[in-house]
Amino acid sequence: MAAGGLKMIQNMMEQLPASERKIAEFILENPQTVLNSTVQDIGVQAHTSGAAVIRLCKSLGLNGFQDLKVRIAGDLVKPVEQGYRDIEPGESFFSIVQKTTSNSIQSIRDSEEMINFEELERAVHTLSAAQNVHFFGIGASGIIAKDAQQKLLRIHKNATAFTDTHLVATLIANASQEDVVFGISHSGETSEVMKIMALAKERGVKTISLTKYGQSSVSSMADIKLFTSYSSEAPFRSAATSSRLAQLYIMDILFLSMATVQYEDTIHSIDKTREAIRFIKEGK
Amino acid sequence: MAAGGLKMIQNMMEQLPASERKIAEFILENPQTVLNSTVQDIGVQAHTSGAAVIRLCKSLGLNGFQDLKVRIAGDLVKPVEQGYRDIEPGESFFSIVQKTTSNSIQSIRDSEEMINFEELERAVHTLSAAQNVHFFGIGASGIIAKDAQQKLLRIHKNATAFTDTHLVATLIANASQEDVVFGISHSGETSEVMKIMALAKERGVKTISLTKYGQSSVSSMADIKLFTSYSSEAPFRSAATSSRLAQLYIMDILFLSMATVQYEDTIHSIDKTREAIRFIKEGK
DNA sequence: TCCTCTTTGAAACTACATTTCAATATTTTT
DNA sequence: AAAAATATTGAAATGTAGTTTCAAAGAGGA
Repeated sequence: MAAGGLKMIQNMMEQLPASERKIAEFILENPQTVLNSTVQDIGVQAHTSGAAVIRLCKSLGLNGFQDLKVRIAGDLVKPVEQGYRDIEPGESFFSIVQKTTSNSIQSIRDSEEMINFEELERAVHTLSAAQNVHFFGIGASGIIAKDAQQKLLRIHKNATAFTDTHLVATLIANASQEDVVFGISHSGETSEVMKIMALAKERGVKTISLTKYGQSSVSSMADIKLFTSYSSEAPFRSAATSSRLAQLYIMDILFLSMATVQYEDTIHSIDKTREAIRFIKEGK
Repeated sequence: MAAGGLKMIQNMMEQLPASERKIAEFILENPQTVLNSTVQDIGVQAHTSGAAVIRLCKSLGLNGFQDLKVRIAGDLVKPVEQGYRDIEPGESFFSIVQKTTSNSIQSIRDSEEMINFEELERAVHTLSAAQNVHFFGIGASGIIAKDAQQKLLRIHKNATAFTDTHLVATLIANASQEDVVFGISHSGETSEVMKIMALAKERGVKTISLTKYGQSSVSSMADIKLFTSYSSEAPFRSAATSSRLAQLYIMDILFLSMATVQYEDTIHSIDKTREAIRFIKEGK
């Protein structure tokens, strides 16, 4: 989407090397300046080089300086942030509902901003072309995987979603080049998912990841990287809550994009699925 | 400021020479495209030249193409639309994302409005008091059930979530009065869920339902009725999409409410869960 | 019809984003 | 502690894309 550049920078801060961090700090302090400056300008003003600016853009997962510029421009016209609010003991039902609503919406909005359209497009095409899609996630992410599988099956795309590592390993060991492995892990550091991604990579099977925004083991192994907003999980100890909504949201976008690309086919499949369900249910 | 590019173009329209007007029209129709295209690209796509794009920028009183780009980026960050919008064939990725975002947010907002706080409170107390919670749903709702189970287990509440009707039937047949059966069905007319609810009722086991808003077989059998917004599913044939988010959202509220009611215990449980996971992972 | 003023796009030009690379710092290994 | 491997850095080279120029074509007026 056309915003979120500043948030991306904030989230990446700690993971950046010195020169890029200088640039990052400069930009956070002078976002407006970025819009009217050249890469070299910014480099000099932040007491480092222009190359560092480009490197920062790449570190953020963006395609280049133009991309960053556009996202920052978006940030500058946005109304004030809502932000996440944690839930505290002895809170009323009313305010729990309010906070949950606003946190949920916020995590969807933030994830929207993180979307890299080119990456999304590549994901859609890769999935559309795949013979089989193997979703894999553990715990909460395993549920997202199951959900995604159900969706793909609905539009006639073969998909698996197991949570047994050994089983999946066997599956991938025998997978064809036409298959795609889709690893889901909010933290991006779930060891099971990492192993599966590594195996897929080694076997030359295409991989897609869905993790929180930022550098992580899982995403760095993936050919195509999709992200949910980083902060989703941050504030409440209350277990994976918003992050799950955001993951589903991204999956919805993927699914709907695939469906749109092959619209006619899809409508047909969904209708047939409905018929099949009705048939089983009502026997007619 | 960093916006208003599109409005500028609209205002200038009549005063523009043919070639620039072609560009102007193209931009108004494909503002998103502008952000990822070069001047030459746009020239060609609008059946004229790149030079015309620059001339348009100058005619608008801007300093150049970058300036226009930044302003259009600002324009595209508009507040979310109200209402549901269906997704159509040949839609751009950009607008799929926009519509999915607004539909998702809308379904959460609408579900918030549907909440009956008294019913919510009863649900929370019933669940908190339960010895065992049996979640049950088929298909997409089965995933919500699994998710809910995971959440409850995290806070030390026994919960099951099977999709096998016979298995669940046996479970309920042997359930104690301290148990709760939680039926999930978006339509409220899934026959398997209806049967389970009926069985629970007959056995005198407490029941909670989560369905779309309105009268339905499942909800009418439940002691406590929770709802998601009706319209969630309405507009797109594109399979259960927003409805699922809304269901999760309601579950989040339930979970967080339960967690708040027994805050200290919960924090403790979550920490213990984390420790357990870390232990398994890292062996320390 | 001829002249003047405007518009147009191809090509030349220029500026700036991006890549490369050698030097340097940092971490890991032995 | 030394050596090797790895990561970081900015200056310079490169390539891409924005901008300007200019000759040709078109529009309007005398």
